[in-house]
This record gives sequence, structure tokens and C-alpha cells, in this order.
Amino acid sequence: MLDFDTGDTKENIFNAAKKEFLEKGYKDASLRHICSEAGVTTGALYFFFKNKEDILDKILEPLIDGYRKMVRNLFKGNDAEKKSWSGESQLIEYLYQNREAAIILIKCRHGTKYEEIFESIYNGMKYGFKSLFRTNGINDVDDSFLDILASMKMEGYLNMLKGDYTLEEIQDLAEKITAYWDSGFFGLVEKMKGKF
Amino acid sequence: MLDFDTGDTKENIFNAAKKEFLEKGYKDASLRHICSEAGVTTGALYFFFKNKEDILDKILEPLIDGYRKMVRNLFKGNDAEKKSWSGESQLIEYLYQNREAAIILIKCRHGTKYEEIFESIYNGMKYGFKSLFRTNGINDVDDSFLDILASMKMEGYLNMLKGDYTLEEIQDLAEKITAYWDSGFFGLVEKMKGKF
Amino acid sequence: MLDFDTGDTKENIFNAAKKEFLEKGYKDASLRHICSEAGVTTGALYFFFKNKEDILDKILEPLIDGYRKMVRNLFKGNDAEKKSWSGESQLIEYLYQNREAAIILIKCRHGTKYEEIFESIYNGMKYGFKSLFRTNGINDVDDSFLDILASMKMEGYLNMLKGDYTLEEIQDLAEKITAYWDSGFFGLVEKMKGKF
Amino acid sequence: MLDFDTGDTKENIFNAAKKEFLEKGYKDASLRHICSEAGVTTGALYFFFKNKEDILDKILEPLIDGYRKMVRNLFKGNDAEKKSWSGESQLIEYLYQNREAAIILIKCRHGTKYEEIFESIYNGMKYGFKSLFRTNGINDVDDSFLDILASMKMEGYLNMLKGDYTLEEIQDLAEKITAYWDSGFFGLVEKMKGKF
DNA sequence: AATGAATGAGGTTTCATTCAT
DNA sequence: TATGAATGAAACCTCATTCAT
Repeated sequence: MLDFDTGDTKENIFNAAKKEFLEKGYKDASLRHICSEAGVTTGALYFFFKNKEDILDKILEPLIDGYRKMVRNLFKGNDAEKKSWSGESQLIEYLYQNREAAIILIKCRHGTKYEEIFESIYNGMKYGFKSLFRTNGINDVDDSFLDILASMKMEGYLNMLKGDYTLEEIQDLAEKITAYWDSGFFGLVEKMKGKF
Repeated sequence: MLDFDTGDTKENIFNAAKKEFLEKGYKDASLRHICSEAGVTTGALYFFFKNKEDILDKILEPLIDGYRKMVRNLFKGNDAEKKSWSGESQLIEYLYQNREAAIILIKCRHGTKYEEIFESIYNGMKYGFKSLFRTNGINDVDDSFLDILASMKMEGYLNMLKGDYTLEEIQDLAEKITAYWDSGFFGLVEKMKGKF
Repeated sequence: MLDFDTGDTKENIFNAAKKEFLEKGYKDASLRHICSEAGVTTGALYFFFKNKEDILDKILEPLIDGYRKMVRNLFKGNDAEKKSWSGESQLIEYLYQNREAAIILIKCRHGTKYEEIFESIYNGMKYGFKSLFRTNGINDVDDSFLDILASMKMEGYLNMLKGDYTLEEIQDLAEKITAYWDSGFFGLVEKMKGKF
Repeated sequence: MLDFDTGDTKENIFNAAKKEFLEKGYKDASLRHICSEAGVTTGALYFFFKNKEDILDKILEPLIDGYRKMVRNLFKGNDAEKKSWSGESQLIEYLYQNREAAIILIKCRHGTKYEEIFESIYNGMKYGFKSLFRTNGINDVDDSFLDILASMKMEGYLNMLKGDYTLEEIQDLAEKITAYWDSGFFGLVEKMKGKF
């Protein structure tokens, strides 16, 4: 309202929508609040966007597209191990560069088509863990256990993004968390090998 | 709908409510849906419950009360280390016994009085990590980093509960996760000590 | 609730209803509150009363019947002047003896059949004023003006009843108010005679 | 419904609301009825008004503001007696100019913030009577008696407004009523002085 | 004589969405 | 491009009333 009117109404609506989605999630976000925050009426919103979900699409599509591109590029190489590690750090940087959208994806997916997209990313993580177990000679890991590990990792990422860090700090954090995960994982493998 | 109608309306409403809360969270749960799922009109709901929040209360109060009792008992002992470990396993068992409510607490806390209760449990976890760092000679841990660790742990617990496990399986899982956390933690400590 | 249960449920409901009607008026009175105040369930109420309006009827009918009887007796005599004055004081005493019902009548008439009954009592007052004017040689009094006088008188009565007076105090008050009305009336007549 | 549709929805809603408030009072007025009377859906109402109370505010605020301004101006002068009389006639004219709102204030005050505003006006009247008694050498007037006088006066004003008068007629009426009150008051004083 | 359970209409309010201009 | 007006469904909740027991 009091902001200098840049004339870029679409941008204003877009930003207000991101803020609202971040604060309240998708379903509880109010188009009215978004519009009043953006200093326009609902009509304006519906000129630029088809409906509520369309706004979410416009926010998340670049993230999803970029993610798919990144994964595709990653799978062009062939050294599995190396791919995995470089993928990890690439993913972190990518998410950092798009963290606003990433957090919105995680917060707003419920009840939208992004629920399944999120699921597929999440399954990618589970698959990563499964491979890692296999590489370490453990083949019979319970799926629910993979769920636990993947969800923890995802939560770790999410909270990394949520914090108000610079890229350097994020990378430092990621190193720490990775150290944690790595040590954790190998400790677990030792235990499991001893047991079975 | 598909449930066998036992004639126990209150129970039907209660169960339908738990299902709806789990699926949509507190705010987005619809009393109409709950009632139609339970096969009654909205008026019936208000015969058994004071209002929407009262339903959530009836679901969560036993969990909260039990939790407080457990914590109180825990603090009657005096060997800090032992207390910590027994507390951990006691907590897991307790949450398992009340897992439905526990999951609802985590999903439905936003915008209710349970937000702060959850927060206090969560802060307990953060404090646990902080103490652990201190015991290992690391005193200057960033609060955001503690957030990451605590949220991961919480997420781990939550997913343990979500899975369809028996108590034995849960305890086995908990052991594994603990192995993971322990190894992870000490790996991290090594890295941090090396760094500073 | 905490009252000693006299076993007289009907009486309990009746009293609770009177209290509720006095406090909230007819439409805003809640049968639920009445029942919970009386320590019974709605079913009990509907055993003794046909519906909400029936309760009001049971409260007001004795008042109305008595009023009609009183008026009928009054008109058996024939000295108009004397009748008027004795009627006035009889009315005051009668209303005092039934003041609870009288106040309920005035507060609860809106939207019930008692609206017209009240209207007829009220018109009786207007007629009294009209006669008084005529007796004093003034025949062309505006109807709206009679409305003003009658409504003031009614309001005076109502507030006499509302106060927590004994019969003696009421009679003293009535004397004062009557002195006020009498002097007022004759002052007005003087003015009107001077004017026309 | 029968009104000519001027296309001015806000006005239609406003008028329908005034009518409904007058007929049923604030609490029993139904926004649904108001809307259907105005020929719009409930949503339309909420485009023009914030909520139910906001409609009442929009009706009564001009009245209240004007009243406060009038009282403030009145107290700038300094001849108490004169002030009192000019105030009386000014008040009558003011209420006449805003009679719709004035009647709504009196009918709708219960259960709203206007209850205390009304109360303060009413207490002003009581205080006026008290002063008048004191000026006439009577100092120990019962508060309940002042209530009776003030409520009668208020009722008189109200019914003056309710009638379909022109300003001239109102002023004529006011003179008459004032004659009535004056004579009545001094008659009462005589009686009271004789008594004590 | 009274309970406990249930109904269904109606209350105020918010929402995403539409559309003439 | 964007406004202002309006819709209609759905939200939570309260009410008088009914009825089997």
C-alpha cells in the first residue's frame, strides 16, 4: 500500500502471494489478503492468474522444471558414486538458490498436485538411501525405515533453508550435516552388520 | 461410511474427527465432513462436544496429561545421564502407546493452544542437544543448528509412529535410529573439534 | 443445580423460565439455559409445556385473566370519575401483586400474541387520558399526543414495578407519581385552554 | 422488495437494515432477512460492511458524534439555568433531525457498546432531575424515583420522535410536554415539602 | 415423569470466483 | 489493465423441537 508503486502489479501480487503461502500454507492463504497486501483488487489478480492454484503453479513451476533438468543432467554421467555426492551438493545449492519456492513446495503441497511431485522427490531420497545400503552390503532394508531416514534428511534440508543463512553458511552447515549423516549412516551399518 | 455402525455416535464422531484432523490438520478439518462421515448431523456433534476445539482437546488431553506425568516422574530420579537415556526410551514407548494422538498433535498444533505445548517439547529436544555438545567440549553451537538437529529428530520420531509397527519393531527401530544419531553426533563432534 | 431438589420439576422449570425471560426477553431466552438452570433436560420441559410460547402463556395467562376480571368488575359500577380513580389504585396494587408477570409481559410481548393484548391495555390508558381531557373541556386531542402521555405513564408504572419496593413504598411512590401526573395534567390543560 | 430498485445496493442494504433493526432490535435482526429484503446475497453485505456491528455503527455514529459535539458546545456557555433550557430544546431539535437513528439507538442498544452511551445520556437526565429537586430545596430524593422520572421523560421523547411529525409540530408538542413536566414537577415538590 | 440423543433450520462470517465496465 | 460489485457455497455454531426408551 505504502510501497512505491512500481506499476508492476503482477510482480506485487506474486510477491504478496509468496509471503502469504509461506505464512499460512496453500489452503489457508486468502486471495483477499494477498490482493490487499499487493494493493490491488481481486479482479486484477484474476487478470494475471487463472485461479488460486495457478498462482502456486507460477511460483513452483520454475523450481520443479529446474529440478527435473538438474536430475536429467546428473543421470547423463555414469559414475554412480561420484554422481551421488556431486548431486547432493548440487541439490543443496539449487535448493538454496530457490529456497523460497522450495519452502513453499514443502509447506503448500498438501491437497494440491504438488503432493505427488514432492512424493517423487522424496522417493528419490529413499532410493538414494536404499542404494547406499546396498553398496554397503545390506539388501533387506525395511521401506518404513527408509521413510524415517528420508524424512529426517528432508526435514534437515528444510530447516537449513528456513534459516537466514548466506550461501557460504549454508555450505558450511551442509558439510556439518553431511558429516553427521555420514557418520550416522556408517555407524548404523556397523550395527546392522553385527546384528544380522 | 463404510464402517459398521455400532450405534455409538460419540465414538463415530470422535473417530471421524481423528481421521479428518490427520488428513487435513485442525484448521482445514470440516465439522460437516466429520459429521457426514460419522453419519450424523452437525447438531449431534454439538451434543457431545462443546465446539471444534473441544474435540481436539478430547483427543489430545490424555496425551498431554500423560506426558506431563511422565516428565514429572522422570525428574524425581537424580542420575542425570541415566535419566536421559531411560527418558528417551520411555518417551518412545509412551508416544507409541499414544501414537494417534501424538501424530495429531504434531499435525494439528498450528493455530491452537497446542502450539506452545509442542514448542516446549521441541525445546526440550534442543536443550538435550545443547547439553550433549557441552558435555563434548563444544559450547558455542548456533541456535539454528540446534533447530536443524531437533527438527530432524522430531521428524524421525514422528515417522516411527506413522509406520504400522508393533512395539517390538518400534523399539528395534529406535535402537537403530539411536545408533544412527549417536554415531552421527560423535562424527560431527570430531569434525567440529578439528575445525575450531 | 445446587438447589435442594424439591421434586417439583415443573415449578423449577417455570421459575427458571421467568428468570430467563426477565433477563433476556422472549426471543433471546434459551430453552437450553432454562433447562440447565432448572437442572433438567429439554425433554422434561416438553413434558410439561407444549413449546416455548406455552411457557410464556402459563406465566402470563393468570395476569391477563386477572386483569380482565378486574376491568369487568370496574365497569359494573357507574360513577365514571370515582371508577377511574379507584381503578388507578386498584391497577397499581394488582400489578404490584403480579409484578413479575407484568414486567415479563412488557419485556416479552414483541413478536408474540401478547403484543396485541398489551396494545389493548395501552389503549385503555390512552382512552383514560382522552376522557380526562374531555371532562376538562378539551375534545380535539391529537392521538399521537395521547400516545406520548400513555407511554410515559406505562413507563412510569413499569419502573415502579422494577424497583425493589414493598407494597407500602409502592403506594407512597404511586401517590407521588400521581401528584406529578395530576399537577402536570392540569397545568397542561391550562396551557391548552389558553392557547385555543 | 416493493421499493423501486435504484441500483444502489449499499443504500438498499442500509435501509433494509434500519428497518429490520427497528422491527426486531439488534440481536434479533437477521442479516439474511436484511439481504433478501435488499434483494442481494449475504456476500454483498460483507462487501459494504465489515460485520453486523459495523452496520449499526454506520447508522448510529453520526448521531453519537453529533450529540457529543452538541454537548461540548453547550458546556462552553456559562449561565447554568439558561444552558439547561436551551439545551433541552436543542436536544429535541437534534433528536428530531436524527430521529431514525435515535429510535434505533434506544431499541438496539442492548448487548452492544451503545448500551453505555445510552446510559450516560440517561444519567444526564437523572442528574437534571436531581439538580432540579435540589434547587427546590429537596435533597434526599431516592435514586429509584429519579429512575422513574428519567425513564418517563425518555419515553416521552422517544414517542415524540416515533410519531410522524414535522419539526414545527414536534416543537409544539415539546412545549406541551414541557408544560406537563413543569407543572407536574412543581406539584410534586409541593406535595413532598408538605410531607417532610 | 424424565432422559439422552438427534434433527434441521437458521444464525454470522469468509472464501474463491465472476463479470460488466 | 484493473476496478468494484456481487455471487453462492461453505465454514462454525445455536436453537427449538422431537422421540425412543
